[in-house]
Amino acid sequence: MTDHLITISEPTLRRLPLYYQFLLRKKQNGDTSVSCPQIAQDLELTSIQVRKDLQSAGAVGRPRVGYVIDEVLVTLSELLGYSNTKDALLVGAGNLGIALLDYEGFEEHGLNIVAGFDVDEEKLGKVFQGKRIYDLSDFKRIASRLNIKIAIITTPASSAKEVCDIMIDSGIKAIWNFAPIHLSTPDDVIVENVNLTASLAVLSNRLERSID
Amino acid sequence: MTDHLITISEPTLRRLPLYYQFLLRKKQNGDTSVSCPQIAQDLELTSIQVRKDLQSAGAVGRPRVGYVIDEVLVTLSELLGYSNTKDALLVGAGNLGIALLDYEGFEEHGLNIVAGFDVDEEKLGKVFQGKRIYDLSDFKRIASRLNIKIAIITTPASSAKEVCDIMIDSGIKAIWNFAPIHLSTPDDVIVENVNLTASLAVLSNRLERSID
DNA sequence: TAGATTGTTAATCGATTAACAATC
DNA sequence: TAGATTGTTAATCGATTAACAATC
Repeated sequence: MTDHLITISEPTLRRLPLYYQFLLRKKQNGDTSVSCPQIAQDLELTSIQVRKDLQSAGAVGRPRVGYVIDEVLVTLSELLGYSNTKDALLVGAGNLGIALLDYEGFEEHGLNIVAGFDVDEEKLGKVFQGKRIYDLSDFKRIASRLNIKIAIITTPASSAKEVCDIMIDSGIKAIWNFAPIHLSTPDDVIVENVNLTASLAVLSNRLERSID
Repeated sequence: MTDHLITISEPTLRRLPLYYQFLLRKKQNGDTSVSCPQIAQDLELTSIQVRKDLQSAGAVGRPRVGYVIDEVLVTLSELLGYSNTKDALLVGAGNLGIALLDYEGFEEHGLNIVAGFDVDEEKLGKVFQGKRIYDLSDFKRIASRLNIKIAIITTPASSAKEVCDIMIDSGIKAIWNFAPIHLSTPDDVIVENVNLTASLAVLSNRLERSID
């Protein structure tokens, strides 16, 4: 894993999955190589930016020709964790939580949700896509036994902080947080937020401004 | 709406919902004013950044005292579109789409999803939280009749582009896109992406690096 | 060879952070 | 008044964009 010593900026990291997905389409199309201008055109970016991004991902191309699609796909899938699927636990079996449990697509992106947790007795024992809902009080025991490092929070904001504390106490090292609230964690526990209210705010504000 | 002439940077806009939510908690706590250092401490930001953000949102405070919570809440709710709920249509009644349809919480953030669409006959006619699933071919008719400007894409990436085209053709001006693919639209149609694969990529990569 | 595209170094732009005067 | 916090102007930092030589 010594090739992971390169740090990739967050803006770049967020664009890489789009490149990956475009390259897959190209490959299915029968293409074997691709150039920055091609990628840039499809994604409406500048070719300079694509070049820089691929460079910082460690991809190497050939002038005039571009990049070998298969090579870049391998590089990106390593970098994005697609080639090393990890188990995760999810807390909060509401609509969103169950949607994520039910969704099979995360596995090809390196994430395998193995079980859900909730405090609502009505939900306990239910099974979605082979994944059972357990009582939150079982979280630590199961996380330790399965040696799980990734957890997902899909609870309401009001309970997210205490759920986060349970996760930290259970040895979780990465939290994918869907609750619209800031979570405070030790340095060795990372948090990635999916804040739908923030995204919606951007949409509303921009729409308002474009109409004015 | 002339006070909307201020343009707010996207990083700032994404932090404002967190401030809003914190202020609500403070208010429920019985507080009437709040200072930047207080907000900063709770959200683990710098007080300078909070001050700048509030300033660009148009909030005015008093030295030594801080900001009047009720005033800031009003300012932010206007800016974030919370006080002016708009109708929206959703296309793609899979797990995620139904989770969003089912969720009642968006209304207090200014979004009211009134119906869903799909091409899968099995889903047509089903009703979630009073919201019916219609055939995609009815989209344009319904969007025009209800004069709807906002639409949500929760289809697989493979069909997102054609769905996007239908939306543009139907007079939609803002698209909340959950499909992990770039959508190309005219200047007067804005797109806000929620790309879970990108978010997951950041999580995986950071976890990998923190373990090394 | 000619010319398109890569790799790399420099310039620009915008967001964050710092500094400090104003003020309640 | 003293001191904490705001408002505002300046400095820094990092990401994007530009420029251009190297190369296939």
